[in-house]
Amino acid sequence: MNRPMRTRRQATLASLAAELGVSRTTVSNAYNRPDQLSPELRKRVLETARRLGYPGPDPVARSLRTRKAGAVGLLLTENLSYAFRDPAAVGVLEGLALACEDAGVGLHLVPASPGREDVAAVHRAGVDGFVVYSVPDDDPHLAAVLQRPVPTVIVDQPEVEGVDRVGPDDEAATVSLANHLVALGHRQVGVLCMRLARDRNDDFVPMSRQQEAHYHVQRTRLAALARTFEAAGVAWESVPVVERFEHNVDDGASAARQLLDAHPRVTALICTSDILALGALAEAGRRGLRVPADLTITGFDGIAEATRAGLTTVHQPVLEKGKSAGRLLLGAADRVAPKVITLPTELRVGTTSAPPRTAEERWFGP
Amino acid sequence: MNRPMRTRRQATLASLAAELGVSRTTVSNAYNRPDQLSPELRKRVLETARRLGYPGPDPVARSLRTRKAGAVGLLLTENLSYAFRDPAAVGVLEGLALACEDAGVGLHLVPASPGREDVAAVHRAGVDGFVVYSVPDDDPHLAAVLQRPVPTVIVDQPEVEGVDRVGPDDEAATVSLANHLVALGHRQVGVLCMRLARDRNDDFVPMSRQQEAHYHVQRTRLAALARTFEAAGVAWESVPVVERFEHNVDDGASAARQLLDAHPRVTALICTSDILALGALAEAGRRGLRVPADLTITGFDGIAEATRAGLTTVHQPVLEKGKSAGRLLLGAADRVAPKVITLPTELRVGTTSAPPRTAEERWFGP
DNA sequence: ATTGGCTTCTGAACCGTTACGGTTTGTTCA
DNA sequence: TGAACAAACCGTAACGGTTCAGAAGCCAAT
Repeated sequence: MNRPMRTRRQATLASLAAELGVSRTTVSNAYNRPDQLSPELRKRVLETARRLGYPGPDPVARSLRTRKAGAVGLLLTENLSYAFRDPAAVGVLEGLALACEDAGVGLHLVPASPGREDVAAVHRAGVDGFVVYSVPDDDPHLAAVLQRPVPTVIVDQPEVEGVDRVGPDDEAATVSLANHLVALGHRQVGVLCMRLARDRNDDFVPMSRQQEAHYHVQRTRLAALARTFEAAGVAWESVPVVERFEHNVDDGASAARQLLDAHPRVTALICTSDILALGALAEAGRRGLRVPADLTITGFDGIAEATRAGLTTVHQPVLEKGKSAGRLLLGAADRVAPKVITLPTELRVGTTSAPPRTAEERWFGP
Repeated sequence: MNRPMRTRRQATLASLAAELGVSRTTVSNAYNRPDQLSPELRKRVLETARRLGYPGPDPVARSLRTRKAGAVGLLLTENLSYAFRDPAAVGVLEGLALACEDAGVGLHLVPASPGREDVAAVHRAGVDGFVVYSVPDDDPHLAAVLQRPVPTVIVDQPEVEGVDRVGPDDEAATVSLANHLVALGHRQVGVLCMRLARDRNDDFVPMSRQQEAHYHVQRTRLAALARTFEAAGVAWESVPVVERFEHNVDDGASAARQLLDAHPRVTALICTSDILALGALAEAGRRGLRVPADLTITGFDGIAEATRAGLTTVHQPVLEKGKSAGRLLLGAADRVAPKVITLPTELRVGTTSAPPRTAEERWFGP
């Protein structure tokens, strides 16, 4: 409440019509279909509206009647800090917002704290459709969204039977990255990954947890790494994988620290995101390890800061990802078959990957 | 449309009540006031709902009746790329989203392209209040928002009589920055600023445009700089000010280039945002100018990347700014007097500001 | 037998609009 | 002169809920 002089009782379309001595239909038409009434009358309606402080048709009532909310909902159960601090996520957000803007519809961020199981917010959101971005497959909010009788598009994860989806080919992208490392000669590698389930585990990850991960993207990437390295003669059980619940540079650094403390002989650190990789880079610097001479580090996403740091990474078009999701949803009028859009990825070899030092070099220097 | 098996005609609360042979009130209560009916009946209602595919009370109809949309609107007329690419803006967004999440309400991004004058989206948004972030004072969308009979909070700009506002004390912050430069001995300075009006002017800025800027923040900062330097004996008319419409690092660099080409003798570049300053830093590097030995550069905002770069800047708590705005709006129940929250700022002297080289040093080196 | 107090459920009003299918009025043209 | 038609306006019925003041039924206390 801030502007003074609020009229006692808000004027409505009906009261305005009464004041003017015309029907409600006519007032409605004055706003929505100017061609349905004479210009003079329309002018009179609009003037009286101004005089009475009538702010125009109520958006909610209109939505009820027209069955159109003029907005799409965005569900991301992740901690909001993830969505706003990771440039990759912000890129998706921006792309989605752009698609919405093009279509003239609003973007409604659904409040869904990761902790609270309060699904009511999903039910309360007046939207024409949902975009679900990167949530675990067992998330109750997701279930609530799928309940709603509106179209839904999932970005990245999870994969749900019969629901539209847009995301990169994580499988292929990860394989190409792994092959790059294998080709360089790396056999003793370590992995830093994002959260694998809703329960916190800032520690090493046993095989079972890797395979049962509720985050499809992480699961796929780990599986692709496993297959590729197994094929190169590496026993995946022996490969240390460290998980972090929070997704930021500092946690990436601490994960790298934990891994390197326990396995000082790894020659490459594979990170499932650039943010984690940037942390690993920082930790390497702190330890006096030269990258890539002493340690190879790779990321995933291709964010701007990673490019500036020369990180070897897999680039994916995040802006396009968001845009595609928006367009897919908004154009979903009366499609029958679910659609899946797979985005291209590109391995970008930077200055953080190189052949491992030989054992000799390790002990005596180059 | 993607999930199969959509019931012909959606079930409604009424049809569900009919099926059960109870009143609509009872069904409504089953969802909203479990204590108003026997547990057995409630269970039966919910089960039948599931069987009939009734997704629960329609959010829009509910909003109409309860006069609560459960969402706040966010208006930012800037190009979306501004809102998502500048970490300072993203911080505000995040803070606002956090405040909304705490309150359990959604955040509705209103589609308002800077170009199109289409104000309809503002009218169409079903929200309980608006946050307006950094728009010019003559923006039609802003006018449309103020028309709506809901509380509004403005962040940063513009200043509107009788409307709640939250922002830093730009005046004081800028003066402290300017005094820092004056104290160092700078008298030949140049300024890089963000857009001053809705019309594009990627060029030098005459006094008149500075004073009539429609972006209050930029106007205030320029005025504060002018006053402080005038007091130090600098004729402000002679100080070159370059404006950029787009707000990103590259444009900051090009602005620096344009200014330095025309005025090679300036000893300090004052930028009204960190993003512009980062561009200026890059341009200085390209020219072989050492910072701060050859050129002092300052920013504004205190974003993380600026801190990493050692930029001398004015830090403002952007996350807190967004949070405050959200809380102010959500708590605005029935306040009478408009409220203005001024956030603290802090001059952070980094490694990009130092005394100017003397003329002698300029020509012969240190 | 009456009273009062619960619990449980109902009827009807209301929220503010737009869609649909009219009716009225005035103009044109054969 | 009257039929045909367009323009301008209107009445009614949804849209899908929530809410409030009771009614009905039941039991304990008086």
